[in-house]
Amino acid sequence: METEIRDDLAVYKNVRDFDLEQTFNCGQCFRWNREGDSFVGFAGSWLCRVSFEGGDMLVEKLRGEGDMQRFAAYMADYLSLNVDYSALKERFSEDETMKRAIAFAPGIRVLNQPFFETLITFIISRNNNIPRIKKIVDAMADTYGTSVGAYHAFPSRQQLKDVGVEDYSRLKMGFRAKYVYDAVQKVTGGVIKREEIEKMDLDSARKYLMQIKGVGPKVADCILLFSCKKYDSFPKDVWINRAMDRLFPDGLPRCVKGREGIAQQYIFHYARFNLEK
DNA sequence: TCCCAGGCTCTCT
DNA sequence: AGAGAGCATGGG
Repeated sequence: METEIRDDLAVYKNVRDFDLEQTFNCGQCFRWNREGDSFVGFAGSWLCRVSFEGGDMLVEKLRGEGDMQRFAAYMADYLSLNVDYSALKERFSEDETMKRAIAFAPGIRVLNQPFFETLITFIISRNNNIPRIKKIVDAMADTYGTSVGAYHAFPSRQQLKDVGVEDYSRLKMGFRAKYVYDAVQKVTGGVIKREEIEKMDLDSARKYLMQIKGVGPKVADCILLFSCKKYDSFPKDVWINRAMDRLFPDGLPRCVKGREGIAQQYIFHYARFNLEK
């Protein structure tokens, strides 16, 4: 992929199969917000603005340390620009139902988000709805995260190290407070290490994450898909269960094998807006 | 007032 | 092993 650096701007030439709205508002991330034609949010500790100019994707570094080469490489990975979605979509479209789901939102990409942030936000997602997840995650950032201009970064593990269960409860996260607390303790205590997950296959990684209280198969699968590049992970929430019952009664088609998680995002989004409860 | 949300834990069979 | 209640909170 051709990339150009202009001051604080990384320009990725001719990016296809990427829609900002569909990608940032499909329920995989909770802290990107639309501002005019662009989206502003954090990718790790970098605050940035993402937009399109013709076919080129523009990613402006608003705040954050590090040279632009490193920034451009990090963002390409975060935005999953190195994955060939044209090829994937063509393969998935061998199945008619998949084809329909893809046509509904052809610009979804699965982001590669930071592990710690994904772990905590998807613990909060449990038996919860997306608007309220956003509210709680924002409250965590506002309360404990580093202030960057008008924004707050998601708190680091160090910033949460000494935060208590009662403190989390004050942010209205309800019964999830004790689970967030346990996750922070296990990460800061070295019981859970991201590097370990890279060596594991899906099943081992899922069991590994399920050591954390409040993390079951669905939350573990989300973490593995959205922050560990385990693209064969297939998180099953209520919407996916509906979709499987009504759209894929015989199970997932073979053409998504190995990339079930990416297919899952198309299916999840399609189900949410097209299936009745 | 009841039902539901990117589910999981605990208890009872 | 499998089914079912309960769970914090807020929106519809």
